[in-house]
Amino acid sequence: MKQTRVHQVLQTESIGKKVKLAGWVRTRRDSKGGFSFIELNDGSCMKSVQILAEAALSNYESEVLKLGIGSSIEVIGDVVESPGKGQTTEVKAESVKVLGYADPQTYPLQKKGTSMEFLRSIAHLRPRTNTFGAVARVRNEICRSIHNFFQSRGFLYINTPIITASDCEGAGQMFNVTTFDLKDVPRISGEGGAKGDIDFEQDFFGRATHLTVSGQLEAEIYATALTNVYTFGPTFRAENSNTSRHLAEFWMVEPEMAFCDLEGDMQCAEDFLKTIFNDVMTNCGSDMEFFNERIDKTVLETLKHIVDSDFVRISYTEAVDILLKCGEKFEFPVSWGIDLQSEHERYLTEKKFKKPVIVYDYPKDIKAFYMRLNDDGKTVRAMDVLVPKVGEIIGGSQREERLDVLIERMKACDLDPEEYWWYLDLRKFGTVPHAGFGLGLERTVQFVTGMGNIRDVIPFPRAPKTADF
RNA sequence: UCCCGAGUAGCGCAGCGGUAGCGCAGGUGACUGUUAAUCACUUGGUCGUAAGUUCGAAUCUUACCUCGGGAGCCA
Repeated sequence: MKQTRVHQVLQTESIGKKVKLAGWVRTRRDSKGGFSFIELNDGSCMKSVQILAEAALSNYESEVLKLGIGSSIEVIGDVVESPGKGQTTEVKAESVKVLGYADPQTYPLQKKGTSMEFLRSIAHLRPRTNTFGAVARVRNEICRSIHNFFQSRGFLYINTPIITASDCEGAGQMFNVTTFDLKDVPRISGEGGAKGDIDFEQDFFGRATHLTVSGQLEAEIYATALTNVYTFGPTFRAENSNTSRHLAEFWMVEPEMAFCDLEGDMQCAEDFLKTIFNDVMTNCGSDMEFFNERIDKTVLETLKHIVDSDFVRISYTEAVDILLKCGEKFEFPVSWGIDLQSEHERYLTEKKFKKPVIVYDYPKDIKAFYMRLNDDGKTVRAMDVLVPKVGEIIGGSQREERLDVLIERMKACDLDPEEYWWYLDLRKFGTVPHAGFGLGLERTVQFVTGMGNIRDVIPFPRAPKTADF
């Protein structure tokens, strides 16, 4: 007999059908009338289905009455209209087969409120809770939406490498990748200035290698051949960041578009976010209702508002003007040329406009070397999409496609152009204007669900001092 | 990494110098087409770790560890 999932059984169309279900017990309620109610969940949806187990079952006394929360069972029975309140259908069990008990004395999850911190310490069991089941389903929907968005627009999905040899991809501290015995690392012998340095020529790749901090530079290679591409994979930052918005291992989506300027980049980012939010609301209705009710009472309203309205677009210079004139007291004073602080971004997106804000044309000194220099010589074609609570959810730019300008910028940033010979080749041979951005998957899940800590929107978070499971 | 705050029963918390408490969960019993069921009784704790002050420390001091909030870095 083919297995049915709980979400199907909850539909009234299932009434009258005989089904086989399997899942985990959420709770059992006994009636002295000679039967028990079992709430069964299999992760297919938020809700559990109520199983009616009568005393007539051969294993009622011996097994059914011992079923506690967390036990796994297989049920065969008829879907019937429920006479009770709270559900429209239920399953009248013909048989209840116990697959595995969960000892209520030691099973950590019980019918009660539990903190996110505690659940994080039992990451192997937390997907069995309503909250983490819903997070998993919404995260999955977001991933599907990301692929759908780009695939339907003709973007090619490019798998860029996890292990990289380019030393300065731009952002942040990198994790080292090596097969050296750390107790006995080979050193360069002989005479000369390099004597005593680590001899990476003896390492696995014959040179120093790291975990990637971005697939952008590689994506640019494919965009300048195939026009529109995107990467979507894990990214690593060895920063000692201890916040609710940072992970050492996180997933990032990075589209890269040839023949595209910053305007097109911003438009793509806006359409992209709206599509994701819309898909989640359409396809994860009950999960989103749960988040709206139990996690953050404003998420649904906020998402609807965003989908229905245009993002605010202001230049960095305008943003600084607004911040200077707003009368708000900031811990960090505002002046043209500074990087916007969290409190400044929050003011813009949470107080002033109350929706996503795209800030563009930042001072060149606070942005990466590859961003296209404006004619004013002071600013670059960079853009950040800021959203309430989470802050920067997307960072992007139009790339510098002029070889001479790019080389100058690299030198100004103390980078050796020879190290980037292949990156420069893209400008030397058939260069084109192009642009792209990076979207943090976890920050998107955070924003959509209202979950307060980024460690609770990825199954197994990696952060400083945290690599369990 | 910096600034605050917190670590007490399986979980959520109170106690803040004088022999460790409450709620929930667990166990037992009662009751019921129940639904976070309800009611009664009940098991359960080297008070984060290490040192110190004191006649006496969960309570005061110091260091360390972990967690949370904020900041920096950023996605």
